[in-house]
Amino acid sequence: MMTDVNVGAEGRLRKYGLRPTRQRVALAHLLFAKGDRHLTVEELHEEAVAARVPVSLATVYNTLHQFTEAGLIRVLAVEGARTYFDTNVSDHHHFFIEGQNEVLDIPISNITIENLPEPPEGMEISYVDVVIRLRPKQPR
Amino acid sequence: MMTDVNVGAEGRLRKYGLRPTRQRVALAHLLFAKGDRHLTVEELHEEAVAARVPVSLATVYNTLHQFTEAGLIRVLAVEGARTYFDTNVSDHHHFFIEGQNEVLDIPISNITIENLPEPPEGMEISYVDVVIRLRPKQPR
DNA sequence: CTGTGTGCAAACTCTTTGCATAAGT
DNA sequence: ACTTATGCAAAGAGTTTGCACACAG
Repeated sequence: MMTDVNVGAEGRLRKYGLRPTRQRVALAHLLFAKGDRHLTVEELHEEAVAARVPVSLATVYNTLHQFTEAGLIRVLAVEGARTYFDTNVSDHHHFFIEGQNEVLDIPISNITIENLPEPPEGMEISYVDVVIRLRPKQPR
Repeated sequence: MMTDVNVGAEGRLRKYGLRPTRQRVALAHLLFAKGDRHLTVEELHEEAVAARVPVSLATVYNTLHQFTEAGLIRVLAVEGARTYFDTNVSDHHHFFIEGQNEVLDIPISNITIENLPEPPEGMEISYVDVVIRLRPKQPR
């Protein structure tokens, strides 16, 4: 299944000194073929297994961290034990459903943030994460 | 050491059905006597021990969760294994220093967010977390 | 071939839980 | 006295690591 997506992924991997192994290419394919997504390590692992790409959990961890360092994906800042990875590296934001640990993309992302503060000396802004926390409507 | 801070804390605790035990009162005091802070469970535990308030880690966990449910403090949404608690419940935002897992309050919080999206059906906005992620100035 | 990546299992960190003891009202 | 909280230690979840084997170049 040598789609152009895979070819693109291979090139991208090479550019960052990551050998395009079966696992890495397959994971890149799963990550980027379906548009923007946010997943936990376990979710991606399950998808990989379902797609008949046997890969170990440890490798999924390794790979996602390598992709993050390469700038292919981002880590999502949501509370809770699990780490979410986001395939959308551009500026966009999220809903977080309290109590369910669920993350949703904000559909029409026309949020504007004004009056961003100056970063402290010697620091620069990497990116800005906006998390809109949601709860069920009836207040207790 | 019956300061008015403790008295205030006691009343507040009672209001939420939390018995003002030595530990809870002491932790509340540590949390709120010094203005706005963000701490991990371990940090608070160490402070308590240093302040000669022997309290177990488990109780610090329990207490911080109870305080969170009571609305006295908030959970901070930053990536990473550790959970940060924030004693400032009002709208304000944070710097997060990548690689160091350090959280800083944004001093002059005049950030304005516009065009907030509608929450999904049946949900309401609990609060909005803005995390400005920082990295050292020299890009790799 | 040579070096890097992978898989497995064990180790680690942070957090939660169960149950006997202690403290609050 | 009666009820709820605490402390300890053990269990749990998510993540990382070390080392032998496998694969890519």
